[in-house]
Amino acid sequence: MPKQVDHRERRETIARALWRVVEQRGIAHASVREVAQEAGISHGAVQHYFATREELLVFAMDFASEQTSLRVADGVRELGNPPHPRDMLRAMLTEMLPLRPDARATSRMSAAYVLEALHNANIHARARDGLAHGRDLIEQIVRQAITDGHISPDRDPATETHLLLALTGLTPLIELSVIEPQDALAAVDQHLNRLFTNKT
Amino acid sequence: MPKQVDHRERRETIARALWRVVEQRGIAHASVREVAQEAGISHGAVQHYFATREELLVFAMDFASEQTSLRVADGVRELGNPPHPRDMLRAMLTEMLPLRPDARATSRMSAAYVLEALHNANIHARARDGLAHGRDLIEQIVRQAITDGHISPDRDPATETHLLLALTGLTPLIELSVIEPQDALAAVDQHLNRLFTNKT
DNA sequence: GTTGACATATTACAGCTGACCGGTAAAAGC
DNA sequence: GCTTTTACCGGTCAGCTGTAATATGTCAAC
Repeated sequence: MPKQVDHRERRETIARALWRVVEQRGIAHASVREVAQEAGISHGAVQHYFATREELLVFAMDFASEQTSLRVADGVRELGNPPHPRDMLRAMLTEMLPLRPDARATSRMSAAYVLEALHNANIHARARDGLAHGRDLIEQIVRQAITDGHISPDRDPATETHLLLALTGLTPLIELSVIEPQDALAAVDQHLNRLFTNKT
Repeated sequence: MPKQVDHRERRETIARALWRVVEQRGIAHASVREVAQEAGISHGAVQHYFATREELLVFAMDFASEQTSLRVADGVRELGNPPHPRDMLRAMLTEMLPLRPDARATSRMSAAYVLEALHNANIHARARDGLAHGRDLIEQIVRQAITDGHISPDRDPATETHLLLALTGLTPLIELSVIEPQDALAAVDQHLNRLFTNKT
């Protein structure tokens, strides 16, 4: 038996190095060599774990989505039981906006990934599926909230879902310091306040 | 006197070539050589008009903003006189979303520019100023609409402006075909309908 | 202690990059 | 016809790229 290494853990370490490079120096600098240097290993070692650069990008993005989901789950766990849908949506949105270091890293990773998706069929399909899945999750919450009387039945679940996802459009405003984080949170809260009835 | 060429026009031609490369092949492929080839000139000629690649990027983005403003102005001109603020905002937002070829080109250019801005102080300052200026324009329209009774005085102009700008967050949904253009327009119209009082 | 399997490192390669520079062509004033 | 100015070309340079091939290191089982 050879020396054994936790393959998955190694890949995650490299993926995190990629995040840091993307966050600090931009996707253009995220070469195999620079990621290797950031991870403190040789670029040949990176090749051992990822056959191609694209494979690395895809894994790093999947991992970023996963970590974002975990952060959301953590946030939701601190809510009441059962959690109010308004608070669940707020937790999701605040973790998607670049308001804290972890969220900023994954947000920038995500932005670069979407841009890459526009010219790479494989990545396009993956990004699309991922986003569509997130959309479905939110729409389900919205529909349940309507059923439970938290949201007016006049509202169209699909349109409301799109408007909630659109709130990630605050990202460039935050990243370029056009608005402050509290302004973004105020906008999110304002939107949620109008979406939900003030009954329960 | 030497051979005379319309300098500005040449630069715009090259900038449009850059747009096409960015739209069709991505910012990563937007090298001086590839842009030159797209424009049908030598890479030396591009250097004659732009000392550095960065200078080319900056010019192309300024030009994109300018052209977007012109498209908005065209759209507003077709509205009543005076145009209803609701229709003005709708024209602005629909020209910022990638719903038509021109708008898609400038939208992708803009997305790449924002990503670049995060790691380049010069571009950051320019992108920030440009976005802040757009924000101010919209906020002015919102404030005037409140004064004129088109929007409830309960609304906070700044927050409403941020929520309007956030609607550009529909862009990834459209680009990745998660929603259809008409879904995006429905969301925009829904948001505007709730923002404006239904009086005039 | 040899073997086998895998981890890691080294090196090589062909290609593209941005920046730079010398040369040339053309046009207009003198 | 000569000079000056501008427009543009094509080559060169050092440096970086992704990927592949190869070599060395490591350790458990036999």
